[in-house]
Parts: sequence; structure tokens; C-alpha cells
Amino acid sequence: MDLLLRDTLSGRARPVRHRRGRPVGIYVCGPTVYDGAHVGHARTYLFFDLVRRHLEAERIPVHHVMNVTNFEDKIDTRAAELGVTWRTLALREEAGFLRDLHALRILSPHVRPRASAFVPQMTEVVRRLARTGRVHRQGDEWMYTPPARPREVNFATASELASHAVHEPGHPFPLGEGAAGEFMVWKRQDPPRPSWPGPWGRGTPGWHLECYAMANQLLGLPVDVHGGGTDLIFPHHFAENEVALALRHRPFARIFVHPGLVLWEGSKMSKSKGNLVRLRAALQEAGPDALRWYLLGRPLIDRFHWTSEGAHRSASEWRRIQRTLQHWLRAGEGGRVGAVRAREVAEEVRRDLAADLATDRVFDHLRAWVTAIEGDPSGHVPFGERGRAAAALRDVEWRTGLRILT
RNA sequence: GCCAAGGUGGCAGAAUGGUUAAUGCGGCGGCCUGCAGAGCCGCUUCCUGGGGGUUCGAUUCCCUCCCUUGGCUCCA
Repeated sequence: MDLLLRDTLSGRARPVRHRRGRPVGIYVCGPTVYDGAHVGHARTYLFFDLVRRHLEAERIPVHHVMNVTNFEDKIDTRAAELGVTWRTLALREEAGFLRDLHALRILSPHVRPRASAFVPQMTEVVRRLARTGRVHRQGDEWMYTPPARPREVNFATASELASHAVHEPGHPFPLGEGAAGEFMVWKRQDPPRPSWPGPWGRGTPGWHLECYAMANQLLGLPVDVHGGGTDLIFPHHFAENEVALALRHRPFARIFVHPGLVLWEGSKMSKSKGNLVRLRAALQEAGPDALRWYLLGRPLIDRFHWTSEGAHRSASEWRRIQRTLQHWLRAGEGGRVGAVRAREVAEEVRRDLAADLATDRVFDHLRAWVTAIEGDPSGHVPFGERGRAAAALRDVEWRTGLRILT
């Protein structure tokens, strides 16, 4: 069954397909490691976790890459505060971040390249961009200014540009020279800050080049599925896509996906604002399954308003679902709800996940199933059906990442 | 300001050009209860942001206004 995902760039639902002879290439923008993960990160990576689970359940090979940005200004700042090197801090935070994602049972990407290992490739990208004649110096920074492009080729940049745009079919989207579409490709910088030799002396390559260099080398462009939180659309995914268009004359990705951000107390959770719920704390309080049940309970594309009350409710609902299903699986006499129903539910789950990962509907099916079991005086799967029922449940478990049986 | 997504019962959140607008949570009332779990039943009767328009008929389509939230080079 094809997995349909809504592509953010075109706004259309598109089937995830792999190129001939290759696995599906998924490239996910990973974290900048200077602090722990919060539940917003968790929800974003849950999205890609479900993409992968679905494809693998359908026996479609997947190659899943998530980068780790391990050099960046904020890491330097934090490292200086702590009196350690940026490499030390980044290694430590990366380990903690990945441990938390793992605790949520998010499948580990097949490859987790660190940005610092791709500096030569990034520097080569800088050189090739410079050859286009579109790079200009601005103090200690070198900026790349993208050319005008038809509107449907890349994400809209900032407001001013969009507001002046004349949306005539087939006409280029006016992207002014030196305007908001430009982005930094190289910055002069010296130790102890991260720095390497480059086209204009020692310095550090721009962040946006990182994902291009890695995706190009590890997966080949365009990658089949690419994304991250909606806050990355501009400038990050815009810039990556510009690089791909400039150097390879093809888009960065065939499908861009952007799960909705998690908000808390009315605004976006972010490290810089400090208004966040840490993943580790949430895991300790609720456990991985209840947390999944909460975070996946609404369409992943929509914004998610985190409340502690909502988290508690979800946790108690999850307990009920798990308890009832575990009890049901102990075979008994006269059970009305049997393996056939389990198989139906598993098939509904499969179908709803294939339709743009409609986890909210998936959960509705599970709730209805549990309610049916609870309304059954026996409350057990009939004798002789346990094996088939358990198999159906295991399929649901695999696809959703929820652990029901144990 | 511009771009985008939304505004449905106490809350969350579906659905549909047409009988009493799903479901879950919560609340209220009642029943049952002791080798899974407290569960089960009933009630919560006039909820679709405002205003226009299209239509025999709109929550559903169109226009407009209002409001909320996010983005607009730190961001998952």
C-alpha cells in the first residue's frame, strides 16, 4: 500500500516512491546539539519514525539519514559558559539527545552523520557556489544570493518579497538582488571556535550547506522524503533547495514534509525561549507509550498545544487501552470479540497510516475496539484465536511504535 | 504589514449540500461490585466566529469582516 504524504512545497498528497534499485531515501534535519531534547523534537522525529515503520511494514527498503549539527554558534556560546570545547559539549549533548529519542522507541536512523565530518564537502559546495558569481562578501561573511525562480520551484521567502510578487502563471517569482533570499555560506572564524581552511582563509561553512552536502553524498538528490519542523521551512529548507537547484539543477527532495510545532503556554517551544517541556522529564512522568499516545493523538501536520492536563488524560486513557487489550489476549470462553476483529482493526490502522499518517483516526479505531471488548461479558479472545489475534496486535504495535503486549 | 493554518457542545476533536452534527474526555444520576480493570446504563435536549451571497435547502460552496496561532534568516 502506497504511503501518501502531503508535500509542503506543492501542497499536494504524493505517494512515497523509491528510485529504481534503491531504498527510499529519507533525510531528516537533526538537532543542533547544545542542549537536551524537548517534546517538540520528539513529535517531529515521531513523524519520521512512523514514515519509516510504515514503509518497512510494507516491506519497502528504507535508508534513513538524520544529521547532527555539532558545530554552530550556540554550541560555542554554551561551551564557553561551561568551560569545555565545542567538540566535548557536542558529543555529550548528542549522546543525551539520542538516548532520549531511543527511550521513546524512535527507530535509530541508519546513518547519523556529524556536520564536522563533512566540512570538506561543504567547503567544496562553497567553492562551486562562488563560481556562479552569486556570492558576495559582507564583512566577515560571504553571502549567496539565489536567482529568481518560478514560484512553484521553491518555498516563498520572507513577507516583503511575497507581498510584491505578481502571481502570474509561468512568470518568475521576483527575488530581488541582495534581498531576503540570501544566505550565509562562509564566515571567517578562528580557534577555539570551529574553523577550517577555506576559499577565503580560515573559517566555517554556513549551516544550510550541511544538509545539502550530506544528502547529496549519502542519498543522492533528490531525496525521496525530506523535512523537519515547520520552523525550518524558511530559511533552512529554502536555502538547501536553492543549493540543489543551483548546483544540481534539481530539487532537494521529491516530497517535503513538515510536522506541526508543539506549543506550550501559547507560544512555540524553543530552547532560546526557555519555555519547554523536556523529553526526558515527560518520559519519566508518562513513559514512552503514554507519551506516544498523547503526541500522536492529533494529526501530525497540525500544531500541537501541549498541556499537562492533556498529557495526564492521555496517560490514563492509554492505561485503560493497554490493560483491556492485555486482559483480552488471555484466551477465555465465550468471547464475542475475536481475532477477526483484531485483523480488521490492524487493517484499518494500516490504511489510515498510509493516508498521510492519520494517527488520530488510528487511535479512534483502537478506542472503538477496546470499547467493544469492554462491553463483552467475557472480555477474552476466544479459545484457539489467540495466536492470530496476537499477530494482528503485533502488526499494530510495529506500525505505531506502541507497546501493548508486554 | 505580508505569508500560512485555523475558528464546531464545558474541553478535545470528526463529518456532511438535506431526517434528532460522530466519538472521546469531563460533569450529573443510577446500577453493579470483591481471584483483569472499577465497570456498566442513562442524561448532559435548541454547539458549526459575525455579516452577506449561491441554493428548494449550508456547518459544508463563494465573498467579506473579526478573532486565534505560527512563520517572516536562533529554531524540530
